[in-house]
Amino acid sequence: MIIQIDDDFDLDRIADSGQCFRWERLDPEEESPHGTGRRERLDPEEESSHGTGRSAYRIIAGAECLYLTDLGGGRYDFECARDQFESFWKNYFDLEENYRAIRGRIDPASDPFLREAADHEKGIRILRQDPWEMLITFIISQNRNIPAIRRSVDMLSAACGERKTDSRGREYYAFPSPAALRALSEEELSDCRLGYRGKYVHAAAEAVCAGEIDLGSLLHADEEKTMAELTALFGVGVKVASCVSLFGLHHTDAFPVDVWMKRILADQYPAGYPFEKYAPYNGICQQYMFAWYRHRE
DNA sequence: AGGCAGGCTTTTA
DNA sequence: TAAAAGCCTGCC
Repeated sequence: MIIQIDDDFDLDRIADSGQCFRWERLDPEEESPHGTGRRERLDPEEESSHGTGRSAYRIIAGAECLYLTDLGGGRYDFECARDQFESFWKNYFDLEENYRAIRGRIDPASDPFLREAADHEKGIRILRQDPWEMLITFIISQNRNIPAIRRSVDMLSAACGERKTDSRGREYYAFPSPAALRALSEEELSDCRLGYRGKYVHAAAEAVCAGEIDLGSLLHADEEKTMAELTALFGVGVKVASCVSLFGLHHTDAFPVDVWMKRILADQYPAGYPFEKYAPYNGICQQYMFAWYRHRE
């Protein structure tokens, strides 16, 4: 079904933003999907941002799979039934939120770098992904690059996720449940190339199965409680916890700080970043700055 | 107490 | 060979 989206929505920028690891770019005859070729920038004066009308993705999220094609002009082909769009994908892509309005609040005088970043990276959205999937994914992400993360997530899913068939008849594996992951042996985890993170993944599955942490209850918890509960998990530090908060719990004020963000804050905000000004959307601002800084490198 | 060095698995460039 | 959207442990 064709959906018209007038707000910021750029599949390539979302895919490249480091929040989702089970998106597969479909049209390989186009420019290379990741990395090398920096894509052409859109006019910063343009009111909203969408893609070029030339990209398509196969997206696995939780137990679902979607083929999505950018037709250009803000038109998108969602290969699913309307009720599936309404009940799952509309929420997944956070289509009720107005990102253009959030961008519009950024003050060019006091925050020139953030303003520039948002102009160039508009089209990014914070996906509403499953908190459990994000917890495991970001535990796996530590000290690794994106291709390696994708590989491990896929191997884990194939090892103990439910096998399903997508709308084009191709098979895929749902992200595993806590019980399924907990049942994996140390050797099976190690086969997924988790390295020393294998014991963290196992501990997280144990904690969720035992009810030591209730991720659903954190959806509406304040940030202090959220971070305290998440960082209490073995192998979960401040960085991973803030990624789970932002990408899995949709706490849009969560602000992951990694080595790159440390450089940005030191370079652009030596006197401190103005968290009050853009609350509760600091996490969205972070995404613009992170993406733009890396694209300029 | 709180900060810091060193180690950890594996892949990627 | 170093670096990769880190975290844990032990030492001071």
